Amino acid sequence: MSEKSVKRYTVTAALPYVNGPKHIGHLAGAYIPSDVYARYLRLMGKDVVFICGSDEHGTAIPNQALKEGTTSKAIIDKYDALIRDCFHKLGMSFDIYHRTSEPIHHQTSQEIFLNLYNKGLFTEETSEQYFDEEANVFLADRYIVGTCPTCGHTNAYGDQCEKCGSTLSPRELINPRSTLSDKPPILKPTKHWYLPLENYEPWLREWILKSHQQDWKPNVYGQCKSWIEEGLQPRAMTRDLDWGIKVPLPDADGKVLYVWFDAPIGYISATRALFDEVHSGNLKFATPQRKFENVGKEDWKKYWQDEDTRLIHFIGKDNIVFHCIIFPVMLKATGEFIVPDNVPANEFMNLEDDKMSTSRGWSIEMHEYLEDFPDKPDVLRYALLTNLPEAKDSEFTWKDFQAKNNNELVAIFGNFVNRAVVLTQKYFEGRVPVQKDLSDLDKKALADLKDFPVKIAASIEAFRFREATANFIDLARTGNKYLAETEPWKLAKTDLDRVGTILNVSLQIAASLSIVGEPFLPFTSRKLKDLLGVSDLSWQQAGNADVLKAGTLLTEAPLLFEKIEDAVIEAQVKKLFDKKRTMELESQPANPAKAEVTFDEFSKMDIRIGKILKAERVEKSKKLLKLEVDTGIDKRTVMSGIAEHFSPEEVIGKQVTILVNLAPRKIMGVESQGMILMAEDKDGALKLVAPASDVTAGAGVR
RNA sequence: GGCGCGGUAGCUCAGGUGGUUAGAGCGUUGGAUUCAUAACCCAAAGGUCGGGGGUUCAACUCCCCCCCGCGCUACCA
Repeated sequence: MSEKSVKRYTVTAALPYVNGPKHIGHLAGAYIPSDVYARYLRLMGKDVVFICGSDEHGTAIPNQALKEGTTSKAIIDKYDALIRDCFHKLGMSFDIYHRTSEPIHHQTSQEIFLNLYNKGLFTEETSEQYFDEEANVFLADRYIVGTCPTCGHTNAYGDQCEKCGSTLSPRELINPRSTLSDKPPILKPTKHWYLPLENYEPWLREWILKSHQQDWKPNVYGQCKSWIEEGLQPRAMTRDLDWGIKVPLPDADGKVLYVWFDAPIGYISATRALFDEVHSGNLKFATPQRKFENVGKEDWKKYWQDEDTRLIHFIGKDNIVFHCIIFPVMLKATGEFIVPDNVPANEFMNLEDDKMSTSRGWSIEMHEYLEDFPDKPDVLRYALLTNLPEAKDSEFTWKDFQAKNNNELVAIFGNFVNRAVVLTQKYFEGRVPVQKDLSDLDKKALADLKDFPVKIAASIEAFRFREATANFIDLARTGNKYLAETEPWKLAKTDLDRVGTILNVSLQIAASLSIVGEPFLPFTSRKLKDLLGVSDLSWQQAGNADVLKAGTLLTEAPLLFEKIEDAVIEAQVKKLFDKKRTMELESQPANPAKAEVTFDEFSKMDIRIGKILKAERVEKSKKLLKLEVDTGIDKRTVMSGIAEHFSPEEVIGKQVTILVNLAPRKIMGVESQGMILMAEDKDGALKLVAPASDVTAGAGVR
């Protein structure tokens, strides 16, 4: 909430990464709130652009292509089309949904990179990276697999072990091998360009910690503070990869921009493309949601460079560091761009008691929902809106989805509209009756009506979308209450004028519902406007007592919503569990065999059965136990990363298998003399490996 | 382990800068009603505000410690 005068708004929604479908958690995190915000601003008559698009670079795209046995281009085309279609069907009102694979984005990204390069803002650094000699390429983290040092999983990726979730760097992997050739990679020096984030720390402190302490959400502010206080590091802005945007420098063959460098620039290139397309009249990606008049090709600059533009990024909590630290530093460093006014990041939405995850099959993907409920985009929007993870992780359940539909959309909103319309048809042949003398109840209802748009607007502007949605449904409640109090059906025989006034007031409420409900339920709003015979109205008209003109003919009343039966909900829950089970079975093949070894090589390993004599926790370590083991030869100290699986008490006295001639190594200041062997279960659980019955300590294993 | 965000009625969640009987929706129970998709409307029951200290005339709200959930980060031969 800066004090600058706001002339226009640039609203962005996180660019979905197109390595797969996106689920309803993504909708709740960024897309639904951003759409409500953008629609609201348009209704207010504000100058706004709403920007989104597909994020199509990075190592995970080629990786997914490999998995699906196809090309990177095919992957991005497939998922871009899928996600684009889902967003459209869910009513996402982007002015443009662009793609980072488009030439104009490559151009914009390279321009910004060169801008920083020419200012001398990058540092160049050469480091040793894994290189596949056979394929003749540097290996991105994801293309290197090896044994996870944490859990022993033999197929951990170079950036992360999917089994235990540890964040890794490729150098940590044991027995690394290239996924391209299945050969061990070699280390080879390579040069990269780094953005020294630490140079911007004073500015970040001033900009975020001081000037946005009040208006940024606690979760966002806290996360930024955490990053800044931990000490910022130089961050590589380039990668060795053949999929992405070429580094626009002469000595940079085989190097591309880091996906997190180019992705947020996608917002800018999309805006640029929007004005390009509207200017030329040749709309390819642009879907302008309002009149853009007398548009110049360079008008995009106003939305990114003028100080009187308010820039808002809607994202999920996983993107905070990029949108609050790295991208703003990039923008600031150019000296030409504005930085975000606010980044209202949401937390995560859980599903039926567990984290949502596409890869684990525990998710409701957008396209899955739309296949099963093609005529109910608004019901999903509403169910998500009433339970957005605004301050903490929230929970989506199918039962709650059903309840929100049946008890609120059907019973309160739909029912109110239906009551007003049916009564009007019954007593006034479907024409809006005249408003005559107002009773106290009428005046009270109209006064309440007047307040709602103000309250709802305040909530939306403060990014409190749940509250805004609750206020909206409360307006329908007010309508029901008004009908219950005035009981027009009882007066029909005695005082038709009075009935007319009551129904006029009721229909005015319905008309306002169609206006203020538009950001939340755009499809229903359209239906309701058609039913009432009103055209598109501005937010300012909402709350007025004369939105509907007397005499207007209402159309036959279609029901706005229908009940969802228990069987439908039960089927969805079953489908969810079935999907998870299928994915589990599919994604858990036994690890492939390692490279062949000779008997001599194997014989070098001195593996024995030992007995654990002592075990204690290691101070300041979550995963380590310090063990004293009787190896039969001696008693020695072994550090073992099993503290999350065993308590010290339960391992004391146990026989274990130990590699005794492993070179000693200091861990947490203690010398570890050997390694305890573990069996790792499919779920990552560790088990001690011991003989079926006790043997003498020191017995060899061969 | 360090840092950040959370831990409020059966459920999902609100509760700026501390101040009368702690709120909403759903669910439950009772009542009223029939225009409406057995919907609506009214009312009630239901909480030692994670636990323990402290500051204060007064704390859900401020400070300290502990426990639990989530996230980032480190150790992991």
